[in-house]
Amino acid sequence: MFCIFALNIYAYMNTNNYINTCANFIQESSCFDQLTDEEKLLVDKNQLTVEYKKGETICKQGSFASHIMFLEEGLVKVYLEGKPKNLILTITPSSHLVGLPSVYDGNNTFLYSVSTYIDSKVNLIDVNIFKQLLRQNANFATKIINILNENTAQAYGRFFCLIQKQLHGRMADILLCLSQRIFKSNEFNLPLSRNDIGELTSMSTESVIRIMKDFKDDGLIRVSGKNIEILNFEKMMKISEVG
Amino acid sequence: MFCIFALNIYAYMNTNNYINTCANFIQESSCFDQLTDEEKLLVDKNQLTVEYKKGETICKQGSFASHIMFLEEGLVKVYLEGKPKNLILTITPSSHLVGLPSVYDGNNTFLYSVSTYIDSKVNLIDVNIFKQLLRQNANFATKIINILNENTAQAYGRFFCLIQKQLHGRMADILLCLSQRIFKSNEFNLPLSRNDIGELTSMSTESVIRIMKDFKDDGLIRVSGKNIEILNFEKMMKISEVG
DNA sequence: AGGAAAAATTGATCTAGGTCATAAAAAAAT
DNA sequence: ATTTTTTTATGACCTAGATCAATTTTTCCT
Repeated sequence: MFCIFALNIYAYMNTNNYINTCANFIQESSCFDQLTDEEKLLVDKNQLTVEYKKGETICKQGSFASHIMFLEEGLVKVYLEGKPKNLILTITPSSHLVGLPSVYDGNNTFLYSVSTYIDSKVNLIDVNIFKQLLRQNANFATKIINILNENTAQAYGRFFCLIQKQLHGRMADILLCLSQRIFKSNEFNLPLSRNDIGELTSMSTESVIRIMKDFKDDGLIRVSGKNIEILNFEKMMKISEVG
Repeated sequence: MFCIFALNIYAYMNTNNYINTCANFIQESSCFDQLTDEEKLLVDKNQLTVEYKKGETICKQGSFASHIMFLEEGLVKVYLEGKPKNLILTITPSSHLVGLPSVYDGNNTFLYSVSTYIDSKVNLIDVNIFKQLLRQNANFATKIINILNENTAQAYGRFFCLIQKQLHGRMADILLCLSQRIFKSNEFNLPLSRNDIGELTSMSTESVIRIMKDFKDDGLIRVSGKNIEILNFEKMMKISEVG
């Protein structure tokens, strides 16, 4: 079962299934391998590490984007602020870059807000240093383009899921994604409330509860409090695909 | 009215309004200005121009991505293929690049399909040449990153619109976008059927018709066949904002 | 021009899923 | 330990928008 994902990360795009769409796969720290020793030193000298507690806001949509963020430890949500409710773009575990789309001329503000689900540690890298590296090191820039494109692919899948699937499909998708991409285990302790899951799946809290109950009754998952175990991956994937 | 958009392209992101989200603003042809004469020649030598008739498919999701496409003339839709129905990611007028997110290592297939609304002319640029340019010319790569990030910003706005707004808001958004970003006039001859508009706004054809009737009755637009004129921008923007 | 096919329109249902109210359980605060 | 607050759970209801069916208009074809 797991090898499907290991062998072909992009299978979900090619087969038009759009499953597993809440988070990214690729480890993004690798982009720094492209830097020369001198450049690495430059980054080191101009970065600072900040620790955030659970629930804190790391960056605020529309505010001045002075830094690119690298999530060293933790789990965060990346979201657009909306009047009645926010729209979560992606959730990001450790070893990922956050704030890349803010790096462009003519706009130096954050496109989205980011806040933590759990205590997190973030490296802040000066955006001007980052831009300088992009201009002087084409291999680094190419790697960043790869990351941006991977993010885009993931976002497209997620939006397909949110726009076209109905509740059960969306819930199955998120549970699979949490299991396979975030916690990398079929049993995990979810640091999110039902309300948070509702925000993530773009449904009401009541619907989250009802659908989790359905899944529980059908023997798809075992739930005790915050602890969730996926019992039947095959069926869960089927539900995610059918919508 | 128009100066709002002229002065601050990104205003819609900063004010959390997410209007005007169906297409991009920036002219993307400018990225080629970053190339040296030698590099320009390389591109010229390795490109070919193809003309497509209305309704034809320019590229197919999942197929091998051998080329980056530059839309010289025409109007196309960029979409994810879906079982019951497709999801349109963006519509693209002339002077824009298409297929950029397919440029990344480990994946050489198109993330999406593209087909024409009207007769279109496309320059096909070899993807390997394109990747070579990215690796050897950091300024070019930086420009491409800008374009990718602008595309991302637009996509986020569009998805917010599709996921959170209801029918009237979505329709207002699309009409504003067509008027301001595609046709650049408050009156335009729309080469799309009601069914196409439905696909674009993620609603049924019947709903498109009903809402256009509402807008007509309220004096917001004038419609005769394919010809649409927006009579009241202020109110239309209000509807788009409120959802 | 005349007939066929496609597109636009309108009205009548039907339903997925949101909202509201209320209760039970769990967590936090005193 | 007991009160207060937050979270989870369940049922009743209600609405936005899809689907279906039937009609008119437009477009296309020979």
